[in-house]
Amino acid sequence: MVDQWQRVIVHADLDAFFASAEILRRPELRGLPVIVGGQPGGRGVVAAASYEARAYGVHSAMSAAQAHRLCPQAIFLPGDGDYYRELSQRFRRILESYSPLVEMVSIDEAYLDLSHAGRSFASPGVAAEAIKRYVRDELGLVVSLGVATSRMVAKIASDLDKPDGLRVVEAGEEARFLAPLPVERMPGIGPKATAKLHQNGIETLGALARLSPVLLEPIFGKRAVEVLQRARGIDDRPVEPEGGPRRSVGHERTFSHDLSHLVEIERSLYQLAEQTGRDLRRRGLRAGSVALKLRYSDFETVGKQRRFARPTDSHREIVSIAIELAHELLAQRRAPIRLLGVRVTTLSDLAIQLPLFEVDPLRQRRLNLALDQLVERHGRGIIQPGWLQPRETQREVMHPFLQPFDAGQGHG
DNA sequence: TCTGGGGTCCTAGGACCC
DNA sequence: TCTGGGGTCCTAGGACCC
Repeated sequence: MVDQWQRVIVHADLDAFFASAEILRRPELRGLPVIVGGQPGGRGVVAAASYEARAYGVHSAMSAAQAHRLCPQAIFLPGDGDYYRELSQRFRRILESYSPLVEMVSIDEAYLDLSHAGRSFASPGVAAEAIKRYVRDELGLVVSLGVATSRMVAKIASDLDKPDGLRVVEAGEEARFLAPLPVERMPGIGPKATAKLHQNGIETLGALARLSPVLLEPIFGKRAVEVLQRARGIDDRPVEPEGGPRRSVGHERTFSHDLSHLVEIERSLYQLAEQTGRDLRRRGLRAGSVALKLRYSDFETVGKQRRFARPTDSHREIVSIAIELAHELLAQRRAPIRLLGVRVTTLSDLAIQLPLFEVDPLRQRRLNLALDQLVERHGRGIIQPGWLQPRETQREVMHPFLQPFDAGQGHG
């Protein structure tokens, strides 16, 4: 590679990924406005829209209802996470054939450090062309690429020529490249920070780069210095294939109709906790605390969290605290509920903290794991505790083998 | 016509301890 | 009777990302 490139970082971003993935397996959709995500009649949002749909003003995060109004002839598809994850893994393997330093930052986005792939290519741009071609030939998907000496500049660059973009920012040109761009182009500067910057007459990254950190402190707090450095094109963060350790796992659900009855609320919390517990067990983690999220029909959103007496991966323990928390929040405000969420945090590895005194913990874990397999085979509906079932079905569900086991019960 | 679901990180206040 | 400061943990809420 050219000498002045101390590092060669590529940001690779699959264009309209979910929509393109659907078109890939249903070629008859090609050329049509395709929208993946919520259905027009429901409460969902657009997760991805083909460029044909975007021509009508449809974009991701827009409500499906609004998308339908803008483009009534669009094909609305629900999305297929397993299929997208499989494509994403193939995408990663393609990138890994260029460098072992590949960091997936989301299902459709990755950083690639080509600093040491130097001799294979005449220039970073030539390497990027090769990657683009390989992704198209191998995967049938179009990727946009940004190439620069840092993650942030590469990321901004990959976005500029979408779709099918390729933008190389030459070493030494970083500040000049960034200067004319609007501040909100920078990752980490969202709507709130943008508004505050605009109030102060700061519109571009160039204007931002000239400020002193003291002036930025009220807006960015202790991130001020970092934001300033980034606006000047300075960003030393490495590409880390492993990423960091997971901090939380959880699930949430917006209901098609608001919930008003406690039994419905508790049944939903059970399902969310059950999914969450299964995720913990699958990853070999235990959680130190659980957070409940509750959104009322008017969109007011409140939360409450509590620590477990000791770390757990049992959905029974998760749901029992979650229900407690829900009762406490509902005591403060009782109104119809549009969303419930359960998330566990303070995660630790199972291996390092099985308590010595626990009565036959392995037997209890085996049971929960067996239940997880049942759910995988037959669907989530098969297992619910008796107290959440309608009365007439209680007997069969109470069968001892199907009764979800609480690793903490019976010896507390 | 409203506003998903998966996350991460930061801030601020109170409890508690030294 | 009045008056400390620092450190850490916990909790609630919010900004931001894809």
